[in-house]
Amino acid sequence: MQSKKDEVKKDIEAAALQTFFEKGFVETKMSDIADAIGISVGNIYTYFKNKKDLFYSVVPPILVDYLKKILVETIHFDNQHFPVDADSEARSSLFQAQIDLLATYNRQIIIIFEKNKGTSYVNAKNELVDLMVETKKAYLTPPSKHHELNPDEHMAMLHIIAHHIIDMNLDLLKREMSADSRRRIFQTLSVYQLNGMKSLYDS
Amino acid sequence: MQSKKDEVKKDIEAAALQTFFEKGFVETKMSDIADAIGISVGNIYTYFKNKKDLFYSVVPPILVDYLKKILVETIHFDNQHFPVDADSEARSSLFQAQIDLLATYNRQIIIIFEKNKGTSYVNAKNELVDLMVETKKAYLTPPSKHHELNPDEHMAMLHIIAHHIIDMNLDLLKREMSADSRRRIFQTLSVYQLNGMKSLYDS
Amino acid sequence: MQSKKDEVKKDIEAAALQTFFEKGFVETKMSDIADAIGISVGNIYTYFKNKKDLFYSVVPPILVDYLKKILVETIHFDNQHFPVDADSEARSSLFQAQIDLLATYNRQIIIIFEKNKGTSYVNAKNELVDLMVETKKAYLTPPSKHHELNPDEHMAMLHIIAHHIIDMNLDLLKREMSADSRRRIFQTLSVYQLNGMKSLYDS
Amino acid sequence: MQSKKDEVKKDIEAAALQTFFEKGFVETKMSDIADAIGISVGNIYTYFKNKKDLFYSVVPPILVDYLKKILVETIHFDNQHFPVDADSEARSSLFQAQIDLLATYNRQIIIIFEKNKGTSYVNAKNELVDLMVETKKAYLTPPSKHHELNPDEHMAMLHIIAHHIIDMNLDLLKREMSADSRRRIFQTLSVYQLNGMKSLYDS
DNA sequence: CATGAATGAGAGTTCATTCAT
DNA sequence: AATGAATGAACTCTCATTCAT
Repeated sequence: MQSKKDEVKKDIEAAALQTFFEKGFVETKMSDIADAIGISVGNIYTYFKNKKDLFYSVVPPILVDYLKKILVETIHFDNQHFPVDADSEARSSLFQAQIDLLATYNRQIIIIFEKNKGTSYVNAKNELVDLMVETKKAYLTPPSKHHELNPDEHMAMLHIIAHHIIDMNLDLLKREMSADSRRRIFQTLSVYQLNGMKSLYDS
Repeated sequence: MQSKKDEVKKDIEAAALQTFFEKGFVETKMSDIADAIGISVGNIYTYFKNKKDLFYSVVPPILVDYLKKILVETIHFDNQHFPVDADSEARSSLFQAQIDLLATYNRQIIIIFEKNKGTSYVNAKNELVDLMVETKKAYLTPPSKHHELNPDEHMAMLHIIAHHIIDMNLDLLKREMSADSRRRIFQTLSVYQLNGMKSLYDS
Repeated sequence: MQSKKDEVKKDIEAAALQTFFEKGFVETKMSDIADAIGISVGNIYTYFKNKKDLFYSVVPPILVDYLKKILVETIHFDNQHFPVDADSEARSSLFQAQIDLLATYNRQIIIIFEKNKGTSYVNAKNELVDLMVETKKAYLTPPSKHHELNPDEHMAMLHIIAHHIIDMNLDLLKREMSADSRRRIFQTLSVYQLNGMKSLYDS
Repeated sequence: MQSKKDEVKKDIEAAALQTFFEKGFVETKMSDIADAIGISVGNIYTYFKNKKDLFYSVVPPILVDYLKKILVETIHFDNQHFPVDADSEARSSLFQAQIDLLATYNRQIIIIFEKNKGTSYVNAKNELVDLMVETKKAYLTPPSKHHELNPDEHMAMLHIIAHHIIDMNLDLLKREMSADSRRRIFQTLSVYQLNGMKSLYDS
């Protein structure tokens, strides 16, 4: 029965995704997954070579590359359409597509960036932050004098802001809501972020 | 020698704090702590009933209450001294004291909010966020019409921003730097946050 | 179709024989056998009760009895046609028949004597050696004095040589070669063995 | 208590050596070793990193190098003191030292050559045979014509004989006996082997 | 008080065997 | 008769906790 077999595999993947999302890789026991769908632990090994195989089947590395790609795209877009207008039609339709796609893989993305202990994704968030700072830096004038940050402090601040722009969007992905709601909140948060930045770099 | 005994206990607590900070509760092995100060694993049990007892001695629940208290204070202060001026002397001296105190307990705070797997603090960050939103809400006018967020979406957005303000400050605590640097960056981030908020709620 | 059914059984037996020969009993997995002939693992259990049942169907205990019988025959022959002449026509034609027969069951024989872990044949080689020594002893004069072996040592030596004669022939069976080659090498090894023995027992 | 600790480690090593000797690496369960000396399985891991670490502590790779070295020495000696006299004083005293040393490590040697499944020693015997044939070949005239072996058959025969000269000596090591007995039997077996060879290569 | 060897529960994984289809 | 998914026991290894010394 092919359909039956495929169904169990899908069940395992679904339970694994959910459990990895809730507990992370290390804290997830094979028995957690098996119990969730009422099969024996051993039977998981009928479908997946081992725990890592199951994990990477459910949270594939290619997602990281994709996320990096759209992050860079977004930064370039925002800076090439200066002055920033978070409500513009073009920006809106570009990001609508992206946020929808991210929402599809929201649990995988959370796993990659926040539940990554014991996996190859441990440094994924830092790498994304570094890439973000690197990409953004080209567009930044030095911060206004009156904040009196030295270069090291300036870099640290940029990393913190980058980190948390990413985290805000991760947080948005984490929450259950309609695609429309997510898009609207995403737009609003963009306004928050862009105006926060503007206040630091405008004279 | 009571002093000798106390010293060993202090050593254990210091090593435990550092290791819980680096690895979190679950990933920290009793042998990691013992090795760090050159005593036997068993001897830890002379001073602490078990791993959890040691953990809560070093990261006491009362810290959470204290953190909640100063958060609420800060919000009230900011809103009672409207219009917001992040650079005001009064604000500055209030927060200077607070950020210094937070810095003293930075590792405990990180543990409570970010390395809390397996402990009773798993929900600490969410509780803090809820409190922050609850406190702030009283001061907020509905967001400008053109963002078109319904009440649920508005609440979600507030939670995300609250989350993100907390995370930014945690991130600042996490980094090694001088007290002065930390204060300056803290000020700058406040400007970012306050102007971000202003752009959402000012007409 | 009885013939169809029998054919599958024969296929299983053939694959099992080959795999037991290559890996031994313990290391052979039921799936190795099933995969080799493209049937399901479960189907093996249609024809055989379990792994041991399959094993003993393919490597039957009666073979051991047969091997013991021809060993004894050979020894008697050699000693009744004294002085030994390894090249004699009579010896040659007797052993030609035997070596050919052994070659037919070469894999079973190797399994019985060398891949017997986990089976009832663990002691088969020792039993054969004992029988060989027992049979041969009747024909032996005490070894020449100048070797100065006491009776226990003499017995140990006989066991070792018996072991070794058996092993040499097993080794010959193990190697892929033509029946003619095998016969010629068998003859040559006989010369080696008989002259080795003669040098110990001739004055 | 250092002495107590060392004793347990020695007990584990002794039990491991004996069990590896009896069952081989793969078939030996950690619980076999633990049960043999009445400790828990987990406690073995106090002294050894894992099963392989324990194995190679007890059967070190350096033994193989040593065995190869003395094999080559022996062959060269025998052939440089032609015509062979197995009873010569020089040969006797040379080999007396060697066989005594081999006897000390008899179980390790058996493990290396006969109980090596799952270890890095799987090919040890074949390598030793190859080395032996290679070393010996230089001293050999072609076998007498009347045996009518072609070169391939000749090589196969040499390998078989080499294999079983090694096996004879392994067999001798396997048996419990006094050092004197072992030496005497070793001498006698040498006579057997050397005269067997002589009968093949002398005209 | 201090030690660290010892324990035992539980993790991931393998595989002979069963059984619903 | 044939399938192969499913099971469960057994394996290696880890680590919080205990306890004799």
